[in-house]
Amino acid sequence: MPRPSTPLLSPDRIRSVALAIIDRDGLDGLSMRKLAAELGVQAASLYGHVRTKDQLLNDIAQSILSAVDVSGFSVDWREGLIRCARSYRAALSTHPNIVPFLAYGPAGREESLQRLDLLHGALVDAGWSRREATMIAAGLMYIVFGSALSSFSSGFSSDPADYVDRYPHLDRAHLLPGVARELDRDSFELALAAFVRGL
Amino acid sequence: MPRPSTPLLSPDRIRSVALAIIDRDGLDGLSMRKLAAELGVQAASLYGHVRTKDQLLNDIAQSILSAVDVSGFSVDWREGLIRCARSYRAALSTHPNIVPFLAYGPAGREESLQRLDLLHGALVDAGWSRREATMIAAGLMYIVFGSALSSFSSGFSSDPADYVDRYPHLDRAHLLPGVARELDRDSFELALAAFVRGL
DNA sequence: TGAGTTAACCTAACACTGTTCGGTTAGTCG
DNA sequence: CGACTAACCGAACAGTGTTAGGTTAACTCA
Repeated sequence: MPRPSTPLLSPDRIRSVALAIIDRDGLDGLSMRKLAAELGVQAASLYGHVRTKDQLLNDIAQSILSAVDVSGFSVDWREGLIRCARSYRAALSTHPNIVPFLAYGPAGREESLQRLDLLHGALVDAGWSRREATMIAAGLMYIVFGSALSSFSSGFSSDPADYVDRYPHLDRAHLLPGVARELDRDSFELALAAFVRGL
Repeated sequence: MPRPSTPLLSPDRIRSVALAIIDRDGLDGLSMRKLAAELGVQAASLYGHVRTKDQLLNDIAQSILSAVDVSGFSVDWREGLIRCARSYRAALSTHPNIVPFLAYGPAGREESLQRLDLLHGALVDAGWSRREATMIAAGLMYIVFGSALSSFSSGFSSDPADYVDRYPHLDRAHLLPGVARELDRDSFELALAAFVRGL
């Protein structure tokens, strides 16, 4: 059918359904044809609203990262770093399946850079040199992205019994989904606290 | 041509050529047909030596991670952590293009787990509780993998002039390849030092 | 009101991808 | 010498992202 009375597609709708598919089926579970199908449309029609799949993923990533809050440096820079990192982690852990895409970088996404720039500026204002500020901001990103991708929750989904005999030191309990989630959060908090304290 | 006098293929040769392609053309630059071509062979022939592409990538990842050294805890645990992290980073930064694949994790790769297990055991021996040891090991991995994937070198490869006006705080010099490499290393070292000191 | 343009969809196709099936033959073992 | 296996190849399948060209509804403007 040609041109419907009310448009079926819009960039926003495409992005939101695409993100839903990613959340549900993983990053590899998203194909343009499947996306089109769930939108009640043929695959080719998407390209009137989206330049390319990669661009679509980038847009989705940006919209996720735009939820990150870097205000909080009014108090002091340590607290600001911690808030910023928590906000980042919250954004990423809401949509963990998109993290592998972020790994393809460029970290040169607009939103990321804007936030990095603000972070950097706040650190400089707090008395760090430009170079130090850059490295501290980078270190914070290490913890954020590292925790997003090497998480216990998404890591070992198979049967705990497989591990317990081969790796005597590792605790089987880590592998239960509930415990893993909590452990992820606590590990992140510990790493963050240690990092900020150690500066 | 059928069965040649001396076999053209072996798992080792396949892995090494595949890794060379990944290093040269990126993770997406590796296809079974291209790999076969560079081995002087048809794509189907690979499947006599390799179960699947994913398995091949896993094997490559393992062989890279098996270069990681977790001995060094004889001295003290802080030094051990630092050495371990450096060794990890060295392994990953030699083949940065495979990092996106690792992001798809399961982190449940054999080699990773073995090393994590040893790390964990050493921390427990040093007096940390099992839970603390797990979280510390996780934190170390955050920094290692975070630095591997959100690096300045691989991040912004485009023209520095694009950035300098839009992001006033960021220093243009960060974007020059040479400086970026050095900055990556220093950022990693700073994050690592701060983390270990803060424990 | 009616003509022309544009916007939004479609079908069909292209060049890829990973993977499998069935062949063909060189080497090896009894 | 015969049977068998190991190692390759050609062709195909289902799936991928993406593009070209067509069809028609909705909008614009005289």
